[in-house]
Parts: sequence; C-alpha cells; structure tokens
Amino acid sequence: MDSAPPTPPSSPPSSPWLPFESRRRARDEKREAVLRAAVQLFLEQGYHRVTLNEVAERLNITKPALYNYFRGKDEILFECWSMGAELVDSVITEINAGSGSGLARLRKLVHAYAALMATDFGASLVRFDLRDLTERNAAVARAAKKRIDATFRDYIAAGMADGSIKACDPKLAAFAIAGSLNWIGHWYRRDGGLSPAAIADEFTARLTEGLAAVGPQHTIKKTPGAPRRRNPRRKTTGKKRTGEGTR
Amino acid sequence: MDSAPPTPPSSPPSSPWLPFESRRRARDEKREAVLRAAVQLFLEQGYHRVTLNEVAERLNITKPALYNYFRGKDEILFECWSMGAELVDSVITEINAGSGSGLARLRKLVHAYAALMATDFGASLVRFDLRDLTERNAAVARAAKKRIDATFRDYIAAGMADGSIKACDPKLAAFAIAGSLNWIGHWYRRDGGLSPAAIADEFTARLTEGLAAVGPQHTIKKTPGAPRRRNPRRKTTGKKRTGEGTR
DNA sequence: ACTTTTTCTTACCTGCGGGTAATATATCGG
DNA sequence: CCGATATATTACCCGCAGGTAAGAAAAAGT
Repeated sequence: MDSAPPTPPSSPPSSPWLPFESRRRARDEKREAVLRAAVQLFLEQGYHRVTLNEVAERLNITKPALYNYFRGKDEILFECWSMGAELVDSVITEINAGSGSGLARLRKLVHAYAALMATDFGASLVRFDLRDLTERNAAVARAAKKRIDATFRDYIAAGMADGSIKACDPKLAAFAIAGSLNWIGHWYRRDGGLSPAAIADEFTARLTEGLAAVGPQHTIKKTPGAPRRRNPRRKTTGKKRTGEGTR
Repeated sequence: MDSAPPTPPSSPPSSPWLPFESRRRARDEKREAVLRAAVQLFLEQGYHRVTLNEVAERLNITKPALYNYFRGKDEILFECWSMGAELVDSVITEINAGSGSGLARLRKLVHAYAALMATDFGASLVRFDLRDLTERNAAVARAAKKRIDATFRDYIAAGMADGSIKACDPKLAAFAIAGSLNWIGHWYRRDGGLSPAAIADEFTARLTEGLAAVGPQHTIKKTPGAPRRRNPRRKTTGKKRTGEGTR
C-alpha cells in the first residue's frame, strides 16, 4: 500500500544499509509470494498440471520473471516442501525443549502435526512427489522425512521406557500414527465443516488412547494438565531463510 | 507354454466356439499383462514419468500396439486403479456376507485392507492421482472411494450400535483408520523386512484396540473367536472382467 | 541528470511424449 | 492355398511446457 521507505529521501545518507536491507526484504517477500501462489496451485491441480505461466499469471507477472527468484520449476517445488519441513522442525524443537513424558510429547507432536497438515505448506510435505526433485534436493527431503519419522519413534520409545506408553513395536506404531496424520493432508478441505483444531484434538485422542499404559497409572484420557479445555492454538514460529543466491 | 488348442485341428468343426473363446482369453490375458507392467512402472517412477514406450518395451512390443487394448494412457491408469477397487469390493462383499459384531467386521476389513495395500494394484488405489483421469472415469473412482469410506463408517457405527465399539465420531475414526492403512501403500516395500501378514496383524491390533468398548463387556483384545491365533490369510477372490471392447 | 544494476517482458527454441496413419505380418476360417 | 480379421510395426505429427536470449523499464547509486 504505502510506498514510503523506512528512511525518507530527505534524511542524510547516514545509513545506506537500511535501503539495502529493505531491498533484500522486498526480494524475499516476493520470493515467498511466489511460493505461496505455487504451493496453492500445486495442491489444487497437481504439480505436473501446473505450468509456470499459470503461477506467473496469478502473480501478475510473466514466466521468465520467476527465473529471477528460482532456478526452475523443481526448485520451486522443493522450496515449498522445505517450508513445510521447517514448520515441522520448529514444532519438534519446541517440544524437545519442553518437558514431559514420552506420551505427553507424542501427544503434543500429534496435535501440532495434525494442525499442520491442514495448512498448504504442511500438506505439501505429503502430497508432493519427491521424485520430481533433483537427486540432490530429494536426498535432503528424504533426510528430513527420516528425522521426522525418527522423532515419532523416539517419543514412543521414550514413553515405553518411562512407563507412559505400553509395550509395542515403535516402528509400526509410528507408521500407524504418522500415516493417519499424513493422510489428513490428502482429505482435508478448508470448506469441509471440520476445523483444523477439532481434527487435531480428535486425532490426538484417538491415536494415543490405544497406546497409553493401563498398568501402572490409571488410564489417561484427556490432556492431563487442563482437564476440559484443550490447547487453543500453538503459534508456529519459524521462517528461517536459506539465503542462497539464484545466479 | 503349450500351444495346443482345446480342440485339436483334426477334430470335426462341430464346435467353432472354443477357438473363438480362446482368442478372447488370449486377448484378455495380454490386456492384463499390460496392466501388470504398467502398474509396476507407475508405482516405481510415477505416472507422469513413465512413457508408453517404456511400458511397451517392458512387454517386448512397441507403443502403438498398446492402442489395440486401451484408448490411451489415462485409460490404462484407470484400469489399474479399477483392479485395486475390485479387490477391495470383493473383500467387502465377503465380509458383509459373513457375520460378526461391528468391531469384528471392522477388524476383518482392516486386516484385509492392510494386506491389500502391500500389493501393486492395492497401492495404486492410493498412489495414483485421480486428476489424471478423464472426468468420467474420475467420477467412477470417486464413487468407489466413497463406498469404501462409507463401509468403514458403517462398521464403526454398527459397532457402536451393538456395543462392541465405544462412543466416538465414526467419520473421524474412519478417517484415522483408513488414513493409517492407506499410508501403508506409500511406505511399504517388498524388500523391507516387514511381511504383509505381519503388518496386517499389527495394524489390526493397533488400530482397533482404542475403539473396543470397555464398559459393558470386558476388553476385547484378540479376535474373540480364536483366542490366540489370528486369521492366517484370506484368499482374495475376485477378478471380474469388464468386457468392454476397445474399438 | 547520468550510469549502473536489478527486474521484468516479448519472442523464441527445443525436446519430449501422447497419439495417429499407413502398412506389414501373423492367425483363423474355409 | 486364399481371403478376412486381428495384431503388430515403422514413421510421422504436433502441442505443450520448461527454459533461454536480448532488450525494455524501473530503481538505486552517485
């Protein structure tokens, strides 16, 4: 809207960094705008059916302009995917920073992950085909996926160790839970009557009730801390930037 | 192997139907061979990366020969998908024909469905993008998916009605279970140390243990009929044929 | 006001892959 | 052995979408 720069033109040239910074910012904002438009189209129509012309058109520019920000179509796909991965990563670091039993952590992860699957960048994690990426980028993506999967298993294993989760095969249990969550990304529609929060709550309960240990402590049903209300929302901080030049 | 027709050439022309039938059979077998080759390649590399030349090459023929059996690439995709759908349908009819509580039926369905996801045609149900189909075929596929989803919900609702399943939202519970199962189609690898039977058993237990009613009757842990052993395997009959000519 | 750098556009190239036409070859019925 | 039918091949078309080159337009720096 407002075109006034942070440093008005009348001010002395004391700080030439700010305009420089603002230029960089503008560029990154445009980059992100491209990603937002692209991820939306990719999810709507599928990567292969979306042309770069369409992406550009939606941004009121033309195709070659995109090449100022990205090397090619596959890099756009990868960056979309990365956005989602960063969101998950920040969720995980946050949970790891906190405390709680294995079961409690697993519940937090399930809740946050479920909500993430209802976002564009979150869904892109499970709806994009990694085979569309360059081998290099695909390797990065595979590694990230592996880390996420390992986190699920770790929480389950930790829960078994601390007695909050009953004995089971962590690998298969993680597959079952993660699969259920990942599938949200395939069926969730914004106009579908089910709010992300409701889905997250329900899945948290449904997916962990079978795992809770029944022997030592009594069956845990709702979140132990807040008896009735669930966590309203969790602010997903993040937004790192890679800073890798285009040319 | 053996090329001798059912009616040897020396016999009188009393039954000209058999050679005709055998011709038809040969044709259908080739059609199916195309589908088997195609589904494998589609799963391996992804639909868009597979060329018809590759499909043909794997069958030791050339691309245009495929057009004797299918209208085009998308029809091949659809027929692969249909093979999977027919397998699920036959599983469902079999379960519906039998008896058992809602929970028991749900368990049967989960078990059979999990095993199916470890097959090529089963996986094609969840790994192919319906948007690659013509609108007409996509509508058929959507309807089939809806029927399958409805079956999950029906079993859960029936279980709640007969007391074998505790109160829950059938829609979300079905999503959670089906999602977990569908995801198998994405991660299962034949060379991955986990046998389909083991996966099916584990998922059957894991996905239904949280749903079993604990109030009225005692907790149901294993299958109620057979106390220790689970169903070893279920023969998936089926293999209907559409019989729609190409030209 | 001039130059320089960044950003964007118009016009084009190019390869790939689905699909088709014309034609050859095997198979079948007689 | 001969025509008819199905089945396969070789050669081709062509539309599309990713990517590029060259230059205009806009900003930034001085």
